[in-house]
Order: sequence, then structure tokens, then C-alpha cells
Amino acid sequence: MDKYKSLKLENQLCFPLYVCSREIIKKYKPILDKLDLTYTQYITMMVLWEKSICRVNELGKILYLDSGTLTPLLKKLENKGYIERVRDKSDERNLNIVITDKGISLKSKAIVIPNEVKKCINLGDDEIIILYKLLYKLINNMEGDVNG
Amino acid sequence: MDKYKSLKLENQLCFPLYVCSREIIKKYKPILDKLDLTYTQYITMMVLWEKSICRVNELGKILYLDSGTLTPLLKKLENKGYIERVRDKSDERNLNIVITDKGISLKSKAIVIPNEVKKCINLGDDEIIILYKLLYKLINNMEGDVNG
DNA sequence: TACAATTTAATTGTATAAAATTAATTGAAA
DNA sequence: TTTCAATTAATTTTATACAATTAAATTGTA
Repeated sequence: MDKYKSLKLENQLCFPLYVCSREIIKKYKPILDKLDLTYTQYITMMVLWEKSICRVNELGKILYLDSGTLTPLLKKLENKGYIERVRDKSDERNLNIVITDKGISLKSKAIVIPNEVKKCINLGDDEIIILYKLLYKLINNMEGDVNG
Repeated sequence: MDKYKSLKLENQLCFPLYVCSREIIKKYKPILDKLDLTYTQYITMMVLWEKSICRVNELGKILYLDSGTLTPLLKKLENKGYIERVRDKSDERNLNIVITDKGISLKSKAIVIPNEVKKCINLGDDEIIILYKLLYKLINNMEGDVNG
């Protein structure tokens, strides 16, 4: 009986989460390259395809990212012409991120991506649903956690 | 009926994977700080607690990381005194990573970590098993994928 | 009105990640 | 034995992540 069993890599839950996350993002890369987007830039655009305007603050809450990540990323998206960064007149602290026409037109090019990725995932719809629900349950559990 | 439904953030599987991975690693941070380890350094030590000696190549395969990540990380672990980097005499291309006594002694300090993290996760054992199996299934599916 | 407290994005510093390239070494084939 | 393809770690470049700090703007309050 190994008293250190719990320290074996094969007994971790976080490790396969970490690997899965990175490996699936690698699958996105060749597809996203065509749109000149990285994965983080892609999910940022995803928010803006739904909302058109969003403050940095809101983006951070939705994507679980802070300004240290978002500020340089948003400047890159602005350089590519997909968004504009506009200070809020009524409260200069707030930076509004506004999608441009070029940013909107990306959406129709991106429409094929989810299916491409689903092919790589190669799980049944029932498995995807179970996995999806457990992941969000875990996210919610960690948010409500007093320990962190 | 929204033809762009598949592009909504809420319909992605990768996004919660990505968030879960980062959020759970954040939970590790205050615990790992006490051992002067980052998460990636921790899982590297986990391999060495089991194997004692390992080539960079092997580490990369086990952890799904390449030398661009591992080389600087291993130099940091060497600076902390947890490992030694020793060229293989019989094949100078290979770099053997050898755990030191100080590295071994970390193991008994780390023994409390898995339980601490499990408290944050707050899932039932059955749910953890289901999640674990689906994650490894997904990893295997992506490895065998001809598309990438 | 002042002015402390709060909010917000930006900045700084450290540590990954991954793709692409380089350099050293090895081993097999000619 | 020489050449050349393969192997391996290291390096370079670009892009996150995140903690901690800073600075500007706003708000609440005396």
C-alpha cells in the first residue's frame, strides 16, 4: 500500500484538465490561423459577436481573464482592425470595446470552426453533454469556494 | 432560429475546459507557494517522485510539453536545488533529470496537497471518476486524430 | 467643497506554452 | 570511413496568464 498514491500523476484530476485544454487549443490553431486569430482572441471575438459592445471589465468576468491579459490582447485585435477601443464619455475609467465591420464579417468565416473541432473531439453527443455539465459544475463550485 | 448558435460561447466545450484548467491551477497557487513550486513545476516533480531519473524527452511525452517549456523550467528547478541536469555519457544529446535529496524531501511536504485541492473541487467521487474518464478519452481521441 | 475610498484599465515582472529554427550528436548507409 | 538523415535539447519569437502595483477617474461623505 503506497502512502503517496494520491501524489501520482495518474491520480490527478487537474492534470488531464490541463492537458485537454492545451491539446484542444492546439487543434484550433491551424483553423484559427486562417482568421488571423489566436484561441484567446477567438473567444474574445465570440463575446463581441453576441454583444457588439462590451467593457473590458465585463469581458474579464465572462472570460475569466484580467486586464493584464486583456489589455495587450485587445490592442492586438484593434491593430488587426477587428475592434475599436473607445473610452466611455460618461465614465472615463471604462474602456468600451466595439466590434468593427471587419470584426463582424469574421463571424461568417468562423461558422465552420465548431464543426471542425467537433471532429477532433470525437465524443458522442451524450458524452459531450455530461462533460460540459461537469465542467460548469466544477467552475461554479470553485467560484463559491470560501478557500479561494 | 439562430444560424450562428454554434459560435456562442455558451455552446463551446473547449471554453469550460480552458476555464476549469486555469481556475483549478489558481487554487493550487497558495498551496504550492509554500513549496516554492509553480503548477507546471509541481507536475514535473510528480513524475520525478515516481521515476527518480527521467530524460527531458520522456518528461515531455508524459506531461505533453516540449523543450521550449521544459528547458527553462528545469533550469529553475535546478536553481532551487530540487533536481540536477546531467548529460548522458553514452549519448550526449540526452539530458538526464535526476531528483536530489532536497527534491525527494519535498514529497512528504506535498502529501497534503491533493486533499486540499479536492476540497475546492467539491465534486462527488462518482462525478470525479466520470470526469476523469471522459478527459482521458478526449486526450486519446485527439492523439489518434489524423487531422492533427 | 475637500478628500478618502473605490473602481477601473494599464503596467510590471515572472512563468508558462507552442511553433520554428539551430546546433550538437549519433547511427546507418554508401 | 565518410556522408547524411534522424534525434534531441536549446534557443528564439510571439502570445498568453496572473499577481501586484500604479494611476486616473469617480463616488460617497463629512
